[in-house]
Amino acid sequence: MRISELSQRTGVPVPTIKYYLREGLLPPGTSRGRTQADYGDDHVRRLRLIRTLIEVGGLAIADVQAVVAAVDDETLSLHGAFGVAHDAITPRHGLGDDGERAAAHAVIDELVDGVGWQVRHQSQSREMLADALVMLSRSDLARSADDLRAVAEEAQVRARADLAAVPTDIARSEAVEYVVIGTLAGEAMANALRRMAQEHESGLRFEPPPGNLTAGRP
Amino acid sequence: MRISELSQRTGVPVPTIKYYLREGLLPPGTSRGRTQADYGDDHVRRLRLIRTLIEVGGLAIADVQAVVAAVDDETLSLHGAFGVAHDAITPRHGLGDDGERAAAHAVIDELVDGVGWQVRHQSQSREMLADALVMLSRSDLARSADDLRAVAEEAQVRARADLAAVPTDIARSEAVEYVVIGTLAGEAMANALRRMAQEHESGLRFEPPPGNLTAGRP
DNA sequence: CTAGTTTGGATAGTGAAGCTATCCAATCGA
DNA sequence: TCGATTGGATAGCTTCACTATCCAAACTAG
Repeated sequence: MRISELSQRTGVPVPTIKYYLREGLLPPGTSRGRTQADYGDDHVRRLRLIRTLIEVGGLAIADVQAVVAAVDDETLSLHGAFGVAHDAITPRHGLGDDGERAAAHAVIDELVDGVGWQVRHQSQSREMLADALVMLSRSDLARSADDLRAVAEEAQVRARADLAAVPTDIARSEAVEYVVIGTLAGEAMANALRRMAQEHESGLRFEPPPGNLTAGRP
Repeated sequence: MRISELSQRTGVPVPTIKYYLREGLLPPGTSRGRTQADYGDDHVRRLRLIRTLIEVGGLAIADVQAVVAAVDDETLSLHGAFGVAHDAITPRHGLGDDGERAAAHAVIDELVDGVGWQVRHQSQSREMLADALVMLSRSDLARSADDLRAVAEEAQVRARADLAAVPTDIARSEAVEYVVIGTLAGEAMANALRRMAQEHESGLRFEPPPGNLTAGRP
């Protein structure tokens, strides 16, 4: 298909598609003469990935580049590609001073050791967790080691299930997309449910219903 | 204290503090003559909240405004303020067409009904969840109702614990800050742990160790 | 009491990010 | 054949979150 059809099918404006081509997010179509190129379903798929990463994941163009590079790099193992992609979609803040971060990393090392995980020392998710711990301790909301461990074990159960859901009979690049989208959407889902649960619990705790028994009528 | 000291204590540049004052994120100090105003610990605290929301929560200035408005509005009940604040810190995407969203909302209604939650119909977290469900179904990653419910029940346990941790002997405004920061940091923590668990599990599943035990070598 | 600095407040300017718009010659389709 | 469309290149736009510059008032060091 040509660029206008690609645009119609994905809802992404033609100039934006051109922009993504320039930035290397989208591979060029197969050229048919100097004013014509042919795009396929791969491009539709890739465009969906890009829009998802940008709109839902809130990623910057540069980070999207890193993800698609990992998706496309056939020399990476599946595990290696997951790692690169995961690092790319992880927000980096670098909160706190050296002391605060060192303390956070000590807690993290102990936790990772305790649950027996194999997580690269330079994994960005360690930094992400460090950011969260710094923020919590600054606001006197520090979690206990037991608490942390409980959340970690919960996370492991879910992670195992998520990875088990990745089909084994698909192309490597598709599997990487699968994991990236699954991670972002899975987190959004879990976070949304948590907020909804908080709203419910906050109502119970701080705003007893005007009626009588358990819950009133709106 | 004067603005320069406020700047030093928080690490936020003076022009930026002035900008926040202009935007109404930070209340003006008590004026002492025309070229002098006095700032207090409240301002230090507020500034920390603002920076956290912006840097870690990734909120836009307008959304920070909504949060501080909820924090400051003494006419709101605690539950009401949580709701406003929660809505403000929730990303809005509006993914998918009417059909997709209606389907997602049907699933959500059934879920909320099933677990017996009281969640405002116009709560932004419903929209957030709808976004996640649309994204998942588009990528053939749709979760079963049982799955959703399991995650929801997990979320409820955590939400209850989070709210129980809110001290009851502090000012209302502090409690709102508590919940906002706790929500953002708690999510970041849970998400980071999940990514770490995924990295570990992915290693086990797709990249067996070069050693000897379970599986073969890559 | 002065001279220089600092302050609050107002206004204008900056830089990055993510698109959008315009041009152009080649070529496609009617 | 001839207007419309295309790929490709270049330039412009908009928003956002800050920064920088001014200015007169007032504080402070000597």
